[in-house]
Amino acid sequence: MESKELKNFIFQGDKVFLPHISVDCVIFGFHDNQLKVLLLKWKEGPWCLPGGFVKHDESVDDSAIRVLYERTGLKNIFLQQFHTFGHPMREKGKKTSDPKSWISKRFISVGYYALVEFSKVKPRPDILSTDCKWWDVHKVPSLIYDHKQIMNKALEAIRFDLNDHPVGYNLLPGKFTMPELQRLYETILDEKLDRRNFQKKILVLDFLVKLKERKIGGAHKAPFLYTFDKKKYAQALKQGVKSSW
Amino acid sequence: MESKELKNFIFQGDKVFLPHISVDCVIFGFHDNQLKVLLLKWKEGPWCLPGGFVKHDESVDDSAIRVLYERTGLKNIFLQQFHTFGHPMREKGKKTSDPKSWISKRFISVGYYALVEFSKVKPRPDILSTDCKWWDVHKVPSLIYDHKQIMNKALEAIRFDLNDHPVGYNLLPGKFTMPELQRLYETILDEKLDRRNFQKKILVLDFLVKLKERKIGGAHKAPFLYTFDKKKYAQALKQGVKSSW
DNA sequence: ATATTATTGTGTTAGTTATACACATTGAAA
DNA sequence: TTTCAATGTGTATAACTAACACAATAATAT
Repeated sequence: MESKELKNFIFQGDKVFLPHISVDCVIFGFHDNQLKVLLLKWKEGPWCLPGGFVKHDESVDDSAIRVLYERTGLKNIFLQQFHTFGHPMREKGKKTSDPKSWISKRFISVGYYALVEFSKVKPRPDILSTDCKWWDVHKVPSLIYDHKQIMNKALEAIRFDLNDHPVGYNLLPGKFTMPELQRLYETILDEKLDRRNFQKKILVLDFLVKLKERKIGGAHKAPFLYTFDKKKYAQALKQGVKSSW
Repeated sequence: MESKELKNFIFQGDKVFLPHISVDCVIFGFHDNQLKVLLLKWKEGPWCLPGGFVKHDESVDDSAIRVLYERTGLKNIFLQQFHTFGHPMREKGKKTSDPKSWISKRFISVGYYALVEFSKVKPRPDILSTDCKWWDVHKVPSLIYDHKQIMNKALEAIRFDLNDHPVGYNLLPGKFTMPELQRLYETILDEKLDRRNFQKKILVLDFLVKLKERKIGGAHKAPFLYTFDKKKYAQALKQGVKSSW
């Protein structure tokens, strides 16, 4: 069906893309109090991270932005480069129809993570895949190559970044409750936090705005709604919020 | 003189090295209470960071290790990958003798920093350079391409890492005094610290061993000597020393 | 209607850590 | 022997963290 486009990609891709360099995106979402990660199903093969290649005149960051857009339809999302994976055997077991094709060669991959709002994503498979869907971070299937390691390194990175940087702007809806934000932190950290201390800690970081409204409709006492102060959030993201020395 | 080797490198390098991918090492040393960085002088051109290319069957990490070894003679040094620089114009102004050579093409560079003991280094220029020497971090000359940005990003990374990770094992001699360690921290952070609070803070991290000996010969009261507890140091390096959530 | 239950809002207290200092000690130089 | 500059050690206060208590409230069960 798409064999012409696919063949063109395999045999002519090196005219468009740099050889030996790829990007992989670990795209996190948050749903049902679970951290989700977006995966693609290789044709007749295992699952993998959404990835792509770098056009000859494109920055690596822009390639990652493009991959994120093509799989989710989302733009202007905070994408964080966290590590570059460059072991020659990282793609062990790689099989391609044509071993002479540029795509069958060794690739060094630059890893990015993104945090996106689950409900806004329309997962779209790419040319090499048949399926694209969310997986619970604790239940991801076995992944191709070193993609499980890449995902784990992304998780490590985001947990680490959480110590100094705010999180949530792209993950939560515009208005959210303190318990919802706490669930997000707990899910990322995979750890239960004290409700009262969490609120104090997050409020002194000074990027939240408490609204007069409450979230109605749920069971139990109606919690207040909050939003991010966009300016202060961006500043905290850029500068970090604390240092030790 | 070495023109045969050089020509071979320029015209045959793509047989040995991957195209479009390089590594750059920001090698820090500590001397005269100043943070130093090792730079190379391009032939009839500006200064630059020590860098290199990735062999077809070599890991990117190993390329960085090789570069560090070739410029300093040092092995088994902690090398930290901190960022990958992938903007298509990062090498603006690039000039090469042959524009068709693999080396004149666009390169994406993986950045590493290392912290080494100044006195153990015998700086060695590479095939493309005439000089290799230490520069005071505050007095580096103008550098080629985006190398100044790479250096600054390395400084940023090391300052950040300092919040959770120990520093000094490769930078200081085997035995050192508390004031010497403090100077190192102050130099990296570019900030003066309180002597008494520094000592308390660094000691609770629990990777230092206080010796019975004192450093004699200097003016003023003889300070005690310390060493790193190698095991605890390595553990702190790996796991980090504190987290916020 | 009223009681029940789970969840939220808002504290308080004790323990720990960080910050800002003070003072005695010591080795070399004046 | 005095002076000076640096080191060794300690202390008081403020700031922060961790653990915990109790009242308020919205849906549900009775």
